[in-house]
Amino acid sequence: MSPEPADPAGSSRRERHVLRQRKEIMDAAARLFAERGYAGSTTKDIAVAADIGESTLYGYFPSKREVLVAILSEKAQQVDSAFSETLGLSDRKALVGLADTVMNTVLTNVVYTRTLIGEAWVDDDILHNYVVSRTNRITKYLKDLISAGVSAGTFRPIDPGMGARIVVATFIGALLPVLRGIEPPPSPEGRRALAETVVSLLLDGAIVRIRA
Amino acid sequence: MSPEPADPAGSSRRERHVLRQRKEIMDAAARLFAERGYAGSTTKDIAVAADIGESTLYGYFPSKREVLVAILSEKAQQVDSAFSETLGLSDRKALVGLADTVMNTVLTNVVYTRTLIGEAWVDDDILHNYVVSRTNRITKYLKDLISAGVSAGTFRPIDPGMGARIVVATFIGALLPVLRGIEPPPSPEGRRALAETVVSLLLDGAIVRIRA
Amino acid sequence: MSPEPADPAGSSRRERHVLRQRKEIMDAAARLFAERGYAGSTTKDIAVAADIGESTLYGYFPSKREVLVAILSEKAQQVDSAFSETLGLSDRKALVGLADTVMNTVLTNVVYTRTLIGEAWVDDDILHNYVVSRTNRITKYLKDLISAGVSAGTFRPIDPGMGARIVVATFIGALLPVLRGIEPPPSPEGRRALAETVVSLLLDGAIVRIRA
Amino acid sequence: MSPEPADPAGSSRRERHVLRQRKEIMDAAARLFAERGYAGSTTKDIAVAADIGESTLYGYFPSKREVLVAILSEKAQQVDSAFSETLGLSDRKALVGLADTVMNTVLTNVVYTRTLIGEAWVDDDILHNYVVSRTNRITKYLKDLISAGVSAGTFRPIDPGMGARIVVATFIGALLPVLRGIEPPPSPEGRRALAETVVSLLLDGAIVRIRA
DNA sequence: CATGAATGAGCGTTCATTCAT
DNA sequence: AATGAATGAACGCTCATTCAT
Repeated sequence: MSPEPADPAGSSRRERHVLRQRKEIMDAAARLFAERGYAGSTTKDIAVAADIGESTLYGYFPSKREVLVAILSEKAQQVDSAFSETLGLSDRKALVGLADTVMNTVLTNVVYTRTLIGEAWVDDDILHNYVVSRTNRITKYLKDLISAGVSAGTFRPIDPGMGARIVVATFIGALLPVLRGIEPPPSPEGRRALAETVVSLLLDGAIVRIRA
Repeated sequence: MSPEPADPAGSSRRERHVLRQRKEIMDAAARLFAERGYAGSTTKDIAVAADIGESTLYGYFPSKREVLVAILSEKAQQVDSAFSETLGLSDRKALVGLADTVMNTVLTNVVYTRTLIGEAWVDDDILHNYVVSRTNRITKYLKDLISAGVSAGTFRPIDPGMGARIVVATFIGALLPVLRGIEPPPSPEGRRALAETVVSLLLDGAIVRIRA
Repeated sequence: MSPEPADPAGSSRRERHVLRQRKEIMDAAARLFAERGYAGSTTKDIAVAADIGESTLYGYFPSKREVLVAILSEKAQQVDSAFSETLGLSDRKALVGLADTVMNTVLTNVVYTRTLIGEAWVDDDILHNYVVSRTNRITKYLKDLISAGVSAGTFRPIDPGMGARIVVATFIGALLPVLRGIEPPPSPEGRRALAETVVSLLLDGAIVRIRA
Repeated sequence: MSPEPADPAGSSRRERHVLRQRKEIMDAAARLFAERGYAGSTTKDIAVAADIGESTLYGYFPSKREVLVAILSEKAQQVDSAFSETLGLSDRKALVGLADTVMNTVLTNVVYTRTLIGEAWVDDDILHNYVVSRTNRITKYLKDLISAGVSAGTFRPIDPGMGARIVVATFIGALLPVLRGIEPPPSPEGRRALAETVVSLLLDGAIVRIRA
């Protein structure tokens, strides 16, 4: 009865269709969630935005909440793989590179990230599973980096924990207005410049202090 | 007709009761809005939290939304008056003082501020009326301060606009985890230390560079 | 304890005050009921219109409905006494007089009558107690009048029941637009003219036929 | 996409179902509105009367008020088309025919008409859009008819405006008790008899006068 | 698989009435 | 007697979800 039961890779035409449809729903939903928040978006809104019937949605997701979870999970995977490339390095260039990666990831997924932050602001599970666990990793990485720099005498002897948190804070604070749509997303060059500036302000200040 | 027409402060027992009740409702609502967001809190929730009947709420506010607006407006007034004390000054001490004021104001009103940010994330009116208008004022003040410092040769010649935004960003980023309850509110000393560190990190770097 | 226990006529200052207040409430309520209907008027509306506190109303009437009943009852009494003067007569002049009385009563109490009809349209008790019982009396009186006229040979031999109902119908239909505010209330002369015309149109037609 | 795109009458099974359901809701609502008035009927009442869930109603009408409007509009169309047949003619037979048509239309739609009058009594929009505009048309037609009759010498020289209004008034007054349920609807013969009688009473009186 | 129809649970809000002073 | 405050019961309406086709 099944049309292509012999398909080995598990990707019959039907399955491809399902995947495409899921993606379409998630995109539509993410756009709405970003603008009006999860609670402010109805399943009808999502269905209309995805150009499907309202009940069709339930053929792809068991509930409205699962659409949100799917959105966030997919995003988390992308973020994780984007970071694992950079998180290995450990010199000053790495810092700038990390900054650029973070901004790049966030800015090419404004809609998803905005949704994430909006819901994490209100939902503890989402906060911890998708935000805290990731920022913690980055903070820890920065802490180690600064620690090593201080030991090596290239950085001023500041508290590595506080230093790391300040760096993270600065980036979060800088990205927020863009995510919220108050400021336009910076051009690639602007992005690089911001990364350089922040890292420079922080580290050069420290380094110079030591030199003096 | 009124039993105490000569009351000078306009606060008969009844009026005091009304004011107290309004405050109680606003506090209860702010707590809920902070935790679950405005859309995620029902008027029934608010009534239960304020220990009144659901319909009683409407004797004090004409709608659920007006409760939110009342909360935000009251907060805005406090913030404005807190700032107007500091925004006049213009030396390095002023920067540290401003930083401390901001953190103090935010941290003694965690619930209100968390509500504000949560709703501004999703509502354009609130964003612009309560957030952008205020941060703009601070950013402008910082920009002028840096500008003057650069002209006077006390600051490294950085772009004042970007410098100001970075300072603001750093503070916002640093306060966010506290507001969201991920990190505990810093002690008064910790607060002062953070303020000093950030300002120092930023300005000392600049100053030293010039000296060298 | 009672201030004037010896008042013989049952009209102490207090009682006079109560009566005046009741009247004021009834007037205010009647105005609202006429415009928006009973269901469309709230006790708050009535209180505001009568310039009293909302709960004060319950010192004068046991419920909102009783206000309506009081309005209709007072009106009914007036109507009854107005009619009993005319209903005794029995010639052609009586017909014109009755018509004039009806119109006069209705038009000097537009607000009350409009309320009455509006509620009678929807409430069986009111319909029968206040409308049907009265129109039946008039119809019966007209029927007898016509009957007598036919026997005496002064009226064409029409069915007295149908004749009476047609007369009543004509007046009701003519008054409706005035009550509803579509047409302005006729001047006293206009009223007399209408009464004459209707009676003439009806009776003269009949009489002439017979004469011919 | 549609299973029967070639359907000429635009009435797939589904569409027919929707139409039937709408009609059922309108009938149920009209019955309630007629008995208790619009304000006195709840959406729950309507749903129960139509044997559907309360929220189902909103799949067919966007609001309770739209149910009322739909009822009145459908009725208005029927009335208009019923009248346009008769309003062309212009002799005495036309008068009787018009009277019969009016009564027929009203009496086969008692529930709808009762609703209409009840709401028009309290709502200015409805009054003017559905009642005044129609009665004006009829009054104007009658006025012209009488005017012509007077010019031709077949009618007594009465004021055509007042004559027309009296005819309309008589019919309205005669139908009201039937609509309100005080009197039973007349049989077809009774209807014809009433029409003849009224017209005769009016016109014969006039004609005879002239003859005399 | 896709969908229009259906709905229970719940939402923000109103209101006639009662209570405390 | 007069009233502001309080409230349960209901109202019109929405929404995530299920059902029948």
